[in-house]
Amino acid sequence: MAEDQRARILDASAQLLARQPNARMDDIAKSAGVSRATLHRYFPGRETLLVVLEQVAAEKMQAAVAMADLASGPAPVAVIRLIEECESVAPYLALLYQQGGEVSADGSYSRWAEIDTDLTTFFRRGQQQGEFVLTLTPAWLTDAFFSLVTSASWSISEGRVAARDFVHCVGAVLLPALTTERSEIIA
Amino acid sequence: MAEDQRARILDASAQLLARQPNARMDDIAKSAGVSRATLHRYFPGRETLLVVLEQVAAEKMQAAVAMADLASGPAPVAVIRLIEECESVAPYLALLYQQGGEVSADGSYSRWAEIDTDLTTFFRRGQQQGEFVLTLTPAWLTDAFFSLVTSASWSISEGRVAARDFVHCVGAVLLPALTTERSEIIA
Amino acid sequence: MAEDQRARILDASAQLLARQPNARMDDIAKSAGVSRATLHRYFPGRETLLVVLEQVAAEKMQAAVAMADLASGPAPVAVIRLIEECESVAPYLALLYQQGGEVSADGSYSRWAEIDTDLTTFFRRGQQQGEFVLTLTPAWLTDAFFSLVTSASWSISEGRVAARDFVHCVGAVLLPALTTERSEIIA
Amino acid sequence: MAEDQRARILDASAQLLARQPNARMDDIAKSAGVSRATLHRYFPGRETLLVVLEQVAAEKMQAAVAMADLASGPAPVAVIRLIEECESVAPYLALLYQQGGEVSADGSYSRWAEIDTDLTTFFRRGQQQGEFVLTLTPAWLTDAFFSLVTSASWSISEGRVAARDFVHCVGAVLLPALTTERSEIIA
DNA sequence: TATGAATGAGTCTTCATTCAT
DNA sequence: AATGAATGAAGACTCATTCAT
Repeated sequence: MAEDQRARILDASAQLLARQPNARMDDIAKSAGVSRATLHRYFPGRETLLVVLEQVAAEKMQAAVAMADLASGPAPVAVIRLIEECESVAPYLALLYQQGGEVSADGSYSRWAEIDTDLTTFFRRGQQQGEFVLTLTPAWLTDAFFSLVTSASWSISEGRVAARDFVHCVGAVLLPALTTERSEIIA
Repeated sequence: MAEDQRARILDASAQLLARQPNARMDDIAKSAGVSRATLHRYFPGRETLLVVLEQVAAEKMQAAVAMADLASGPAPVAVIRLIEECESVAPYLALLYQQGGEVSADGSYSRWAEIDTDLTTFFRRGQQQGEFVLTLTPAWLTDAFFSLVTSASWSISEGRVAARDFVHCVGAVLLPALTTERSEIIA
Repeated sequence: MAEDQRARILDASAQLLARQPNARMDDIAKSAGVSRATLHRYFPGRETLLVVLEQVAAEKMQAAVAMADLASGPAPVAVIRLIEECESVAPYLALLYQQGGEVSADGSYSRWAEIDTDLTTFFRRGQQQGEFVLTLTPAWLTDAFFSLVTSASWSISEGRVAARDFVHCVGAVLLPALTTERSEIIA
Repeated sequence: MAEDQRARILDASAQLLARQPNARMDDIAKSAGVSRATLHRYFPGRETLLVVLEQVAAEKMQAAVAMADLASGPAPVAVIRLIEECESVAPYLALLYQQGGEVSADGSYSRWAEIDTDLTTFFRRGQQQGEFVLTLTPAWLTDAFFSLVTSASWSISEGRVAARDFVHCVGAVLLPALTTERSEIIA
């Protein structure tokens, strides 16, 4: 089906571009198992492909945030839900990191701002409810979260980490950081 | 002086390329305050520039690891030393992440392997001495470390985090992760 | 057909480069009736084009020498055969003269050495059999031969000599020189 | 003396450019034993240098033709005089051949046309006086003359011919060609 | 739909030239 | 006068894109 084809191309593109930001259209087409012509029919122009990838990434991330239901229940548990939901989005996030934020569809900026706000708000809630430490800013926690998610995705694709350990790896780093005062450790 | 100029170009290049992996030679030159031709005089060809940047990154990182003296003293304290030493290297590491590992000078592979081994060995030591948790592999800890360091560097350059908080931000995430069982938290 | 195109480009390149050693890729492409990019598709890089041209020249010249069957029959008649065979090679030889011998494919040096040897040997045979004068060295006769052939080709392309007179022009200069003592003239 | 310096640069430039048409200004300066700055002071711009070289070549060639006094005495003897006079001009002629006639000072075209006319006229005179064969056009004889002169110069600089044999080599090829019917030979 | 040919546009690279020491 | 630094201008090269098969 055409939709499948489209999705397949998007996934393959994300995978490849996350690794090789400068990959040529030829290589992208090959990695998706289609011809250049087909690639061009689905996404007329490299620009278009990148924009669509970013939009898809934003949509997937928004969906993940929504699914995680960050406003409900204990914040530490919500973090785990968020990580779980982000697993399938991770390759797309990695791609964006690689592209250096140069791509930007029209409505995308606001979407990412919204996502950023959602996460920031969530971390702030955790702090206000006394579940998260106060020593780190919500902004940095958000950045660190994205960083660990994309890094885990990268480590998995490099074979340095088992695919099934994604949630564990991110969670086992992030949760202690969120809930444990560093002073407790040093002391 | 010529050496100064060279160093200035390298720094500017690292800064810019970390943000825009596809930055044109024009922009790189401009960011360093010289003309394209001058940039080419110092580093003949984009390839050369990237290779040199990678070599410099490897050298700086090796030096940082050496300075941190990872084999001595309590592992948690050594981690802090390592983070401190890495602060100035971070922009170069960020650059490498962006380039997707496509660059590689001749002797560099072994250098990075050595660095990787040093860090992996260090995290393993911490685990064996009971100072670090056993729930995460040394390989992932190494990746997570690099991830947080580069991310913090990026957040600072984006103005999302104060420059003086570099060590604190990375440490306050990494140390709890290294020393606290996640089960303790969930429970 | 692709092969035709390739040959057409080679011929046009030889023609043009023989006249304008520094011709730009633009002009070469234009003279072949294709775009720069297409020219680059067939011959990636100016270097490659020149190397291929030299190889083709060497092959053509070797074939011409072989066809002339220099070892058989009266030497003066063989010279005429050689000139006839060289007519189509002449533009390529002219090109090489212009490039100043800077181009050199890997196996080409030996090929040219072989051609040089063949001609030198031929002229020596003529001398030993008493058909050619002894007052000029085989080496110079070889050089003079190449010189006249390329010059005739040039004169024709400049419209100073009729194309059909190629063999006559070269032969009528070379044959008397080979067979007549200068002393006979002066005297 | 300044004039000496200038002449030395011109000679070295002619020598080098005859061999390497694309030689860089750096190399030209080095071959003349002066610095780039000095080269630029004497000849502001590559264009200028080439134009001057062409002018000098034309002047020298005109002088050679004048010295040979082509209108006087037996034509065959005049040819020898011409060759003798051309020996020192040969490197400059070789240079022009290499540059593909792209250079052209303002007054130069007429100068070369004049030279060409002088030689053509001379060969025609020889033919009309029955001293030269009628089977070759004056235009081709002129071209062949230049060809042999430059070729001999090249062979000498390559070490394939002894420097002292210049006149002999050119004369022993050209004179028989001018005075002997090819039909006499074949027959 | 896939493939090969062709090209325009944009980037990279080089070199002649000037300036300062 | 010579050398090293710097640059504008010009050319080489690559790649995304289109077309024809």
